[in-house]
Amino acid sequence: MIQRPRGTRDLLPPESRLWQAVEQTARAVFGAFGADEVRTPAFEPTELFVRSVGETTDIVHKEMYTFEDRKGRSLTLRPEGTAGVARAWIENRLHDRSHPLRLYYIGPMFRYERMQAGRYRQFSQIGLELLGADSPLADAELLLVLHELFTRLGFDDLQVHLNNLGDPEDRPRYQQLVRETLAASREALCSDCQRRLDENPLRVLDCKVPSCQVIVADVPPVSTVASEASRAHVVAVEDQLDRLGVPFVRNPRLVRGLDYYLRTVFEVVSPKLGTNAVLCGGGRYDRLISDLGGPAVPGSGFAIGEDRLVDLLPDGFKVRVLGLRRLYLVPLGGAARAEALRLARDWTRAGVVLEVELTGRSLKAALKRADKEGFAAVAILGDDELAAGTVAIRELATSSQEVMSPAEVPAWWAGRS
RNA sequence: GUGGGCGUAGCUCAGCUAGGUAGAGCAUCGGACUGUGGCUCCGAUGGUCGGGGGUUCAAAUCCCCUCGUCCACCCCA
Repeated sequence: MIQRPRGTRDLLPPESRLWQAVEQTARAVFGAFGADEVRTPAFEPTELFVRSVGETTDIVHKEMYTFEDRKGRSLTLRPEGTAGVARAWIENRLHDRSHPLRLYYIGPMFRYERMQAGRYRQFSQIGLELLGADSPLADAELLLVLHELFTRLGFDDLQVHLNNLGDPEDRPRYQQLVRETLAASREALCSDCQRRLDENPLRVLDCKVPSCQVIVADVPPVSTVASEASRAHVVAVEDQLDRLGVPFVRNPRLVRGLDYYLRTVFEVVSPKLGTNAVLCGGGRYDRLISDLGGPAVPGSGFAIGEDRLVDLLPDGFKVRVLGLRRLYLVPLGGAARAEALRLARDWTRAGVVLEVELTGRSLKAALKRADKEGFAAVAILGDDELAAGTVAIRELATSSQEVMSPAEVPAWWAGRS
């Protein structure tokens, strides 16, 4: 038997309906705030990700799906969405359009990783990028849109973590500060953190080992060395969130895994998942497009992990999506079967959601199935009804049954919905 | 990349310790009730015991390899 590749999955009904509903909701919310969809390739030149995401990051280091095409060009399945959008901005000269531009994308990303709960090698992200605005209002708008989306999906227990990473010029100083602060207690850190201290000191800050967290508590927050401008920027974002009533918590130890972030960074985490609790990550990346050879365009954005989002969807939302009222049209006998699709066409045109029984089941078996599949009602079309030009409609929940003409069914259905 | 758990029917699992004819529940389909569901009873369908190799008269069971899956680490969505 041929099996799907490791780390991928098949989305089957009825769960696929949840994905559709989530995406529909995201499109509606994003669109209401002036965003339009952008679709970029699922693979790009490898160099794009090396230069944007950062050479020292784990993503580039060990998680990329990289291959050569027949002409020897190195291509990589996109591990995240922002780089492709930035590339498209430059290549299509979007700078020449009036901006800012709000672009969203929904699609698969790929990272070569060991499987774990809430983590897949092909996973879907819903991302929004706001390009061409350096105002704190832009960051606040993104957080607001996120909050609106999550609220509409029924989440009420998510936490937004916010931090200021400072400007790129501040980073060497801060790394130095971290090293100096922790030099004395180096031996007490976990082995990973000792390595991180050399390679990427910022990462020590969000280590999950309890003993490390105690030690790291002594490290001053980034804001102590962050530029005055970056501090003012993030404070302005926070003020705006307060004004909007969008809750958040300052997390001075929040570090993101991509090199291009500066100033505002944030994560949305769920208290329900232990390890892979991050549902969404984002931040500001004012240097990304110029670093890739484009004009100096400020940008800010986020990406939601759709797989995790769907996994954690509140029951209320699920019930609403999966509880669709459907009618089961059951023809009995050859003459009735010949009529079934014609009725189905007329009724669906009038707004009925139905399913035609095609297998020739007995009425008993059909009712049994209707009960199991959660149909709201069954339309019975047998010889008696056919002769009388009627159809019998049976409601499953109440066991009440009435006979009516086929033309009356849509109105009856609408009245019961 | 590192460390551990688990692979037997569509699903959840028993059987493995002491090798000897592959089982149960649920699900599916049908019947009892020949055009009226949920409960009950009866029956049927369904398995290369993840795959390969080895030991043995004989392997789901013991040994080796491999693949898959789950959990944790790393890191991230």
